[in-house]
Amino acid sequence: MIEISNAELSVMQVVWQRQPLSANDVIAGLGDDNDWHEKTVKTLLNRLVSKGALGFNKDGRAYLYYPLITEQDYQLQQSRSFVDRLFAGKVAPLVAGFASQNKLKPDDVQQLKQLIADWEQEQNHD
Amino acid sequence: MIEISNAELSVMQVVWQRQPLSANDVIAGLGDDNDWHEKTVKTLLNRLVSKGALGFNKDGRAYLYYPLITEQDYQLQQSRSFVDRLFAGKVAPLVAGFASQNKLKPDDVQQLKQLIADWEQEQNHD
DNA sequence: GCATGTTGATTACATCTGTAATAGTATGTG
DNA sequence: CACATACTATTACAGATGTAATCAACATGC
Repeated sequence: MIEISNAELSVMQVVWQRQPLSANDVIAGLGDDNDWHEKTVKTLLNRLVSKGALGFNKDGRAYLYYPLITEQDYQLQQSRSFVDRLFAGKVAPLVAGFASQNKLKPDDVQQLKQLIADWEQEQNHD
Repeated sequence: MIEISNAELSVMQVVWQRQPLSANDVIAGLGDDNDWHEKTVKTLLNRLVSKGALGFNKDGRAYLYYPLITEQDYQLQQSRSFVDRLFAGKVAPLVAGFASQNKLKPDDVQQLKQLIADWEQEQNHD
């Protein structure tokens, strides 16, 4: 299981958005969210390559990086591990926390209802 | 914001369950989940005290530890930060991931339905 | 062709983490 | 009282992380 640190994740997210891209593209893509030094970003790219999270092709002098794992897979893996650790694997209590903090927005709820409907559908026809 | 590492979290979870308790109680409480050396657990307790996550009262020679932050607060804080980082603050996509992996269990769904019902109720009467 | 700048590679360094071992201190036992 | 015990406090040490600086290689403008 590839472990991606917090800082590295920010880089991955840029690469997931638009790929492949150069180190400079990544630096630009990070924008104002992070104002890391250029060298810092290069280091993170390097580490991500070492970890097997990114691959690259040479484009003359520069590299063009692309993800080796999808954002979806990463999200799933992390979600499961997070919910396992903090909520004993149950997702409902997490959502309950959001609800209690008024962090649920109408379209969140709409999507949840849809999910549940689909899930129930699924239960029936098999 | 107090940062609790993974290993430290396991200790916190024991203390949240039953408090206050001694270092030995914690060691016993960790049970088979972790088979850390006694010294390791003491180190973790120490760090948690330094971080302000645990307090203690002396009980003769030994300390009795108790949490300075509630599990609820920690869960909320971590959930928000997790969902912000990976899902741009939207909780529904996280649940969708669970659904897609068949990780939703009937009682999860039941609780979610209840949450939504409550939420809608809330929306109406204010 | 040579100085320069650009790009990746290597090295740096403090802090945090996981995982203990050792030191210091108080306490109970004979 | 002296010693073994039982705790906590301090120290250790390697790997991960955040955050860069320096090095090396190569292309480019004079």
